[in-house]
Amino acid sequence: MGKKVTIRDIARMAGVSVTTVSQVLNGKGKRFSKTTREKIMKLRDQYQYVPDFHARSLIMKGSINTIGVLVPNVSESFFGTFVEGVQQVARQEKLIPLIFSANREPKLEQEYLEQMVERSIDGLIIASARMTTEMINQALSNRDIPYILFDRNYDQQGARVLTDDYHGGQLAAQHLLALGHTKMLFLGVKNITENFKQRMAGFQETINAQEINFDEDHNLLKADLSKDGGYQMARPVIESGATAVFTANDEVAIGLMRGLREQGVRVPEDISVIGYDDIILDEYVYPQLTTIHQPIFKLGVGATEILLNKINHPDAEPEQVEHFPVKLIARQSTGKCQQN
Amino acid sequence: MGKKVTIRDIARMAGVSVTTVSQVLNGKGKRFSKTTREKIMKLRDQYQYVPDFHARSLIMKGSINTIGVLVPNVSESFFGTFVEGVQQVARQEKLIPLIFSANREPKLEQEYLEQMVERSIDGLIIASARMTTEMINQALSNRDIPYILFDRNYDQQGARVLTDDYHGGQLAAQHLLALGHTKMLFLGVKNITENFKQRMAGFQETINAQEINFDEDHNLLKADLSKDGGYQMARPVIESGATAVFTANDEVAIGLMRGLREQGVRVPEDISVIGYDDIILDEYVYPQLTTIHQPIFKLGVGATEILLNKINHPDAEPEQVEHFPVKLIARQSTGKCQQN
DNA sequence: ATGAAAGCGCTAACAG
DNA sequence: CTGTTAGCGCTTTCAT
Repeated sequence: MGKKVTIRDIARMAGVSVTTVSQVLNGKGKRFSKTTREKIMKLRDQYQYVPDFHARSLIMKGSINTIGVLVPNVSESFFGTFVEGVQQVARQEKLIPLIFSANREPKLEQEYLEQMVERSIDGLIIASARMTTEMINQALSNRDIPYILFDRNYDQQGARVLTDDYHGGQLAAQHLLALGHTKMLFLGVKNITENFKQRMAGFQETINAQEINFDEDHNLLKADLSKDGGYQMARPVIESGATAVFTANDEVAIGLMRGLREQGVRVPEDISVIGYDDIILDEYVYPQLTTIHQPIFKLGVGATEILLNKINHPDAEPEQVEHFPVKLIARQSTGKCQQN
Repeated sequence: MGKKVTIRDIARMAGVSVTTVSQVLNGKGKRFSKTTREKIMKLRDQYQYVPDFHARSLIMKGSINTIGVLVPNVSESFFGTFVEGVQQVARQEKLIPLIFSANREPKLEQEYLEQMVERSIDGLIIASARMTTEMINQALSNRDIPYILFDRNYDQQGARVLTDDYHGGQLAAQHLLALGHTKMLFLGVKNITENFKQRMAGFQETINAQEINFDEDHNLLKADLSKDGGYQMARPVIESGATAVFTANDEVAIGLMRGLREQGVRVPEDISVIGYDDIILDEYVYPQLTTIHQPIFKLGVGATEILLNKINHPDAEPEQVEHFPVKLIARQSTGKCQQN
């Protein structure tokens, strides 16, 4: 209980110098007598000495590893799972992951980023669709802190993990097409970012290739990127007369399904719904959600591995990009088109 | 791009001393000439100088505020929402919350706790049912870092936020009783902790008071505290012949409902299900989940406020405990007992 | 086998 | 108005 015990206290009590204590405690004390070593160890245990992290990192720079993880919202299943992937690698590699959940607020994101810079973080995983590379570099004060991007714009530079969103969109379209749907909707998001654009492009082009009309004026609706966002769009979706809808992500899909149910619209009998991501929840909602699977956990693992690589080989090849596969998971929220 | 710019660099370039720069940059530079001030500011912007956090906190001790938040699992909606509550206060108060998600692994919890100590964190919010006060004090090296407990054992010491779990159990029982149920089950957890014990006690005693038998041998089943845990218990629940089940929390309830559905058992017609917590998901599952509401977000807010209080008045009254109300939210997963 | 001294980047008396 | 000095807690040459 009480004030902090410093290395100096230990040294004084042991009747040796701080150097000795430091060396012994860091396992570099082979050259000291056994007696001294044991005395120091005992004192440490007795007073529960813990080295001060700040003092330490002030000197040792990069040798202590902390990585920052900036996500829009930890409480979304998608990012929660992603973070778990990060943690797994972090743990193996003895890295401490600092998690910051910025609630999709650009100002907060900025603040947190700056915080991390001040804390001389060793690397950064940024999952934010909002920030541009410029904003990031700005917040990073143009320091060369390695970072990797996730779930965001393609056209940006920087190492990153990617999944083939375009292909995901294709898969969704093919699935719906195979079920006989012709009136399809893409329930996108208001602040569209490249990943969603790609999903829609894949979806749209696949459909158009079948001589079925799909254009942004009639077949695109926009929701907030959340369960509630999807929920709010139930009525517009119904009014559109579509028999199938492909949503920006699973959260939106789940919200939409709730809205449809409350409006007396059956899924998939009246309207088929297909989501994106394959979050855990998908199997627990009713009907179980058909979706495009992304290996979320692995994305977290992959992102961390690439980051580590960048940290350890700062001068390595230009940009590293890892691609992860997506696939269709057909469940019960999609079915044959009943209409016509 | 590149190496770190220190206060010394700025001083040299401005042709002044480090003191001057430090003072000016910290807004304590009223006494310096406007010219000097502007020169320094300009240099700072130009070289994007950011003070080193470690060097800073080495000197300034407590005046920079960082709080640690240890939760079992950020990706569970419950803790996600809780953390959001913490963040809200943190932001107002200019605190940086460091979030650690320990995955319910005691060893990891321990590790993270130690990490926080090293980082001379100013305070701690611990949501872990597993750790005892002793373990915590141990990990904290008996330092007097203020911490507050959440979602855990009652009999422990320490400031904390509490909700009336016993009353929650009572409410659940009353609700089910009013619906005419007589064969009720409590779907508890394997590693039972005080909060769950209380919920069950309130439930059990309310039922027993009605001359209805409820005892641990026949009316208690144990699941893992997760969706999957509830899911796994569907068959045992069915085989028990109960017409209503009260689950340890909503995650378990949602898993159970999925399991029941897959077994062809209807909720609430065949079996009523009532959960605990009132997580966001409850309104999105089908049927919508009846539950005991806890003000999760407010719990996060409250926990942080108490912690802050403790940090700022270390010598204040012994222990501060804040109680938050619980209430029944009747939705569609519970209904009149059809059997009899 | 051990310690003195320097210094990481910064702030804060205390002198001018 | 500005600079000197000391020192936070620690690691690390380099002597002894």
